[in-house]
Amino acid sequence: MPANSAILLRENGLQVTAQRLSVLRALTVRPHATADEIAELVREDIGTVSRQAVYDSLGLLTDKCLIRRIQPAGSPALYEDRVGDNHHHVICRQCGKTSDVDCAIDDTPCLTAADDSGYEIDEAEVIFWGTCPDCLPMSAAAPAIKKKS
Amino acid sequence: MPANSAILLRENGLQVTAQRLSVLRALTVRPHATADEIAELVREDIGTVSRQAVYDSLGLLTDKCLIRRIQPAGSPALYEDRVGDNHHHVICRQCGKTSDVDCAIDDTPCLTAADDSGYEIDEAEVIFWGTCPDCLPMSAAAPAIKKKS
DNA sequence: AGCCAATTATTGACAGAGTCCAGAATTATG
DNA sequence: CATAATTCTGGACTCTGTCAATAATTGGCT
Repeated sequence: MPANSAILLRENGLQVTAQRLSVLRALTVRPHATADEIAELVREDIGTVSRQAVYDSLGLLTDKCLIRRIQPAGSPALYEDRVGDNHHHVICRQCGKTSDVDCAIDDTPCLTAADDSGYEIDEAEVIFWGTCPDCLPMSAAAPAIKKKS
Repeated sequence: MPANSAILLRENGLQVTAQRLSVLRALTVRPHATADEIAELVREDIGTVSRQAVYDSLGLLTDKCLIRRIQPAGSPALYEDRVGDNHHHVICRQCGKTSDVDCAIDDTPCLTAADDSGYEIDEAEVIFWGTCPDCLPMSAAAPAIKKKS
């Protein structure tokens, strides 16, 4: 639904540009994409974009909460479509594959820290690290790159 | 206890060097420090270190689980002393101050994802984002730098 | 103590991700 | 259509972190 995206942009006070629409489209096609991957997808889609345009769009869309940015350790930032629900991520240490996980405990559990030290908490970010189904067989055979050992 | 650190290093098969001891000392003095801050502290302590030596030491110590590395979104990696217990962190969006939080739910709750998608999970990393007590008054008055708005 | 082999530290170059800036092009609006 | 504002382009630049070759230390042994 391309028209939909256009409306979404306008509703948030953003101008509608080919680049932004394409960025949005790219995120639908491939969730958990890096800025670079998005740039490539956009290029395939509309011919050419500057890196800056991609970063600008991603930044703007993130600010407006139309997309979400996650920044796992040791990897560039990833962007995803799915916003509004407080879901988390599992990342494979072997291949880097990232998947969504719903929150372990009921609804908005994750906003509860035992002792918040007086902070006013507005978000809980949870990243699970492990081995994905595809890599499990391999990691059984060889310890793999668990760390750069 | 400087002697203690030396023993700790040797027990883990590492040579004892002035740089490593000083890095360990720096982490005791200032938990949640960046590699750069640690380098500075070490320099004040023993005169001079190369950036590389600091990264090497931190990497090695992290591998041996003598220290822990946390990599919050939008900030360089932080290192801390406190290992062995599964505790998490709160970070202030305004000033970046980082504090420890004990796990919200009992003991090892955080390793349970509702649906693990077949992953074998070995670690859960939890970061709470919010506003620290010091910044709360300010953020009430002015929205502050919540994002680069 | 003094020496040797192995481990560490230093130095300098380099890579990836992201940001900043100024001018050119595009967009929404009257 | 014309205007003002916003957005895009392209290039330079910063910040973390890593690599590789050479020099210095450490720890065990005599």
